[in-house]
Amino acid sequence: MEIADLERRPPEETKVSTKDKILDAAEELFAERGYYGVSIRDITRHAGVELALANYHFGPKEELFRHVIARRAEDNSSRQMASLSRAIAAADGRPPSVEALVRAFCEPMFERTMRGGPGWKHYLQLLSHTANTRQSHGFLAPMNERYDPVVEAYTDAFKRALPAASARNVHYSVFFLQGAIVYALAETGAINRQSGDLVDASDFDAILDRMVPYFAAGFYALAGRD
Amino acid sequence: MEIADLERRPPEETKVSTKDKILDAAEELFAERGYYGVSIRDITRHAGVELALANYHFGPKEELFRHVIARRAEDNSSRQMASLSRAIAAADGRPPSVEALVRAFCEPMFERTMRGGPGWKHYLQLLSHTANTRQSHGFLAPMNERYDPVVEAYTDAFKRALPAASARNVHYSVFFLQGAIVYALAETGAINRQSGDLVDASDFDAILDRMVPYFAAGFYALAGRD
DNA sequence: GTCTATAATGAGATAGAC
DNA sequence: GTCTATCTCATTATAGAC
Repeated sequence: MEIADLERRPPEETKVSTKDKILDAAEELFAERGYYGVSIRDITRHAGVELALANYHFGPKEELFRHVIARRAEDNSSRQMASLSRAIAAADGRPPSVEALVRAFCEPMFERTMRGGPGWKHYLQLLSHTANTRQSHGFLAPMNERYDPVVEAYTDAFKRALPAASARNVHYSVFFLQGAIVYALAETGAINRQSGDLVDASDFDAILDRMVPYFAAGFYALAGRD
Repeated sequence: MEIADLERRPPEETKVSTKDKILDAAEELFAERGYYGVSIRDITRHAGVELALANYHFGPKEELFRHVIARRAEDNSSRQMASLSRAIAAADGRPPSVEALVRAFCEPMFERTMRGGPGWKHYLQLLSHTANTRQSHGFLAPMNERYDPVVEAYTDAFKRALPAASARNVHYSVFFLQGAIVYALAETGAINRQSGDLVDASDFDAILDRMVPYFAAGFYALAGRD
């Protein structure tokens, strides 16, 4: 996105606004070291702006964090909902297959983290971090709850795809799938080490191609027990 | 554990050592808020000891963190290795089934987090947190790498159980399984909310009963593609 | 091994000039 | 909207008495 802008616009418009510079830096550093591991000084230094500007534009640190989350949250969750709608439309009256639903669930985030630019990668790593964190910090709660409607909509679709399965087992199935997604988005690189680089944590196309048959089989196996 | 000790032992032996009081408090708070979210003051206050004692017993903060990890790491990883050995012994010459291996992999940690007392629960939440974090913080690296041999041993066993599968797909399969384990150990409670309490994040017996058929089916599905 | 006291640094936030 | 300077407080770490 940035490169396209540089080539397309006159010089005086190529400048990223101070607010976005701060948000970009905060997003990257929060994703790396977590909320408490980053100071406002770290953020403004990394953004190349003065210390006082963070507070001027965003207020206290927790508000800055909320702005980082909010900037991409709507886009992210609405893409996941749109992906579900497309899967339903493509199935033409009948419920989409479990395979199609697993793919629809993962694809928007994997697409963003691979090809959305560095900002999206940082954002999704931050999302992974908060999804794997308990809500002792009150200011994280709204961010996690924002995705509950998405999960609920997908869970309902999975229930329709597996009418013989118990609701409980569908919830377990979605739970396991969420765990794998959160872990993949973190991109810790442990899997590169462990597999002797047979698996690349940053190749989400390859990951998705395996996740679809793998998790679909899991859903069917649990459904078969009901 | 503490209550049993109080009832069983003479008064002069009931006291937990200062070192362990500090380690217990650090373990709990690090698990809740992460390394940077906790000050040494928080830890010593929670432990009921003087501030200076943390530095006296453990040196700087990073060293204290390392001691927290080291205290249970050997026990944890050796239990996972012992669990694998038992599965191999029980299979009596042939490779253990995929189901047996999934169970053997998860059971020691799930057992500890459910019935090992609060210290173990905190420790495994902390482990989940670090497993889902990139190695920008150098002092986490040794802790994650400690589990690589365990993962490698299980991966080898999975390869023997699925001789027709490619090594690559077995690594992907283990990767997805690890993600679900890490997410489950975090016990964020999101799944309770999402499922309307049909699923309880703290009931690891119920989780394991679903994980075994679910992930075994995933392994078989990927192996079937080779 | 424990406690009091303090040094040195970095943190979040903001007032006021431009 | 930006920058300089500063206030106030919390942090890690340690020196020295007991």
